[in-house]
Amino acid sequence: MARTKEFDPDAALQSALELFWTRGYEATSMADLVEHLGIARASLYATFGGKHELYLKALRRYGEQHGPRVAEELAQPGPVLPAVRALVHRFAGEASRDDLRRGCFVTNTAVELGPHDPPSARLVEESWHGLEANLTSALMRARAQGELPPDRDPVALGRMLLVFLQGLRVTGKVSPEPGRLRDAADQALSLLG
Amino acid sequence: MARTKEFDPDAALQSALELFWTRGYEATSMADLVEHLGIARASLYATFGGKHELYLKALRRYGEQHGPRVAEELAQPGPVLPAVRALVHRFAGEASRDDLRRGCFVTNTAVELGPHDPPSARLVEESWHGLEANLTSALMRARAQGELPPDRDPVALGRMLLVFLQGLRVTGKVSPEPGRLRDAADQALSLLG
DNA sequence: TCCTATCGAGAACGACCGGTCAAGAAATGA
DNA sequence: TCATTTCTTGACCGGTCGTTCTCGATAGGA
Repeated sequence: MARTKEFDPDAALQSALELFWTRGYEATSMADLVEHLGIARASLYATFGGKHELYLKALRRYGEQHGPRVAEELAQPGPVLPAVRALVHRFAGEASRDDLRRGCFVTNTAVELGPHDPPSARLVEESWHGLEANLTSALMRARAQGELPPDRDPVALGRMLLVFLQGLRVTGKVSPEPGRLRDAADQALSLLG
Repeated sequence: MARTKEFDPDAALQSALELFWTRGYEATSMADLVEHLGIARASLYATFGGKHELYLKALRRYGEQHGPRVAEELAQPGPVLPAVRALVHRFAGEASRDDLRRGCFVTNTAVELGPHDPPSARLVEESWHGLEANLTSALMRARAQGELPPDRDPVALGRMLLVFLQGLRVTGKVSPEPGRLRDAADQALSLLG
């Protein structure tokens, strides 16, 4: 056939993801990417398409890396509420320990590109729908197992947690004081009884 | 003395605010601003300084327009909790009725510029601190008036509402379905008893 | 060994970026 | 009426944007 690729496309995509995640879409130039990825400009275009396609691929990859982890954590057998609490506290902890202030790549995309870029918006909505569904089904299981009072609404609670988690990540980008985020998380979780 | 300005700097700043609010910082070019404001490029620079200064002035103005309104709503005499509920529902309603998907200008700034632009971050933090303080003092008043059970922590509740409101605005930028946001708001407010 | 496909490095593309400048127009005070 | 001052206007600056292309080098499959 021909010469084989000398660079690892997977590692390159991961590298692009980290740059977009840290700086955002508009503030990241192709020159930045070429330098950071360590591959030639032409190879970048040949492998991933243009800047916009590369961004979407990076965003999709981010979802594939972080979505399943949440699903796993919430689907563990046994008591459900501890897993939900751990998840929320993990988000709060990551938000306050995020030295680069990257926040959540999906949330960042929602804010910067969501309103004007339908493909991005679709990926964001997919990600949020998945997270909400995982939270809701976990809470339904919690109610069935008697962990959650029967008069609580798992759907509404799941939606509340989804929105709250976005807020945690956004607040952490400017104000990652652990006290503020922990207080907020504790209060939100007190809704679970 | 000399020739007077032919345009209204206040109206121009308002116009710039709306463009930055809708498109974000990086995606708004000076050419866009010149066209949208209807004034000459050089006048823009002479009156407001460069792009970054103009953005900060617009952000400061946004704070001056929206901060006091929240303070007023929460400081009205009489029962406090209805005002807090109305505020949260107003945020949820605005988020779902936001046709241009602009969200909150402060929140947008926190995500796009906060991590890399200290002056922006300072304004965002100021705005959030004010909102949190208003919420907290309202909740303290509610507790003193017997509206809120005495075992509730107004500081922590205020922080939770601050974070939650950020989440509402972010979620609305991509997914402004009224049901999701209303459910979330109702659940968050059920924390107030 | 030839052919083909990809590599790295970099030049070049037109378009646009944020920012500046010179010169004419207009309003004030004398 | 005239001088002075500040505004407006539009051309213009060097630099950077995303993208394409060329180039010789290099590594497979035939």
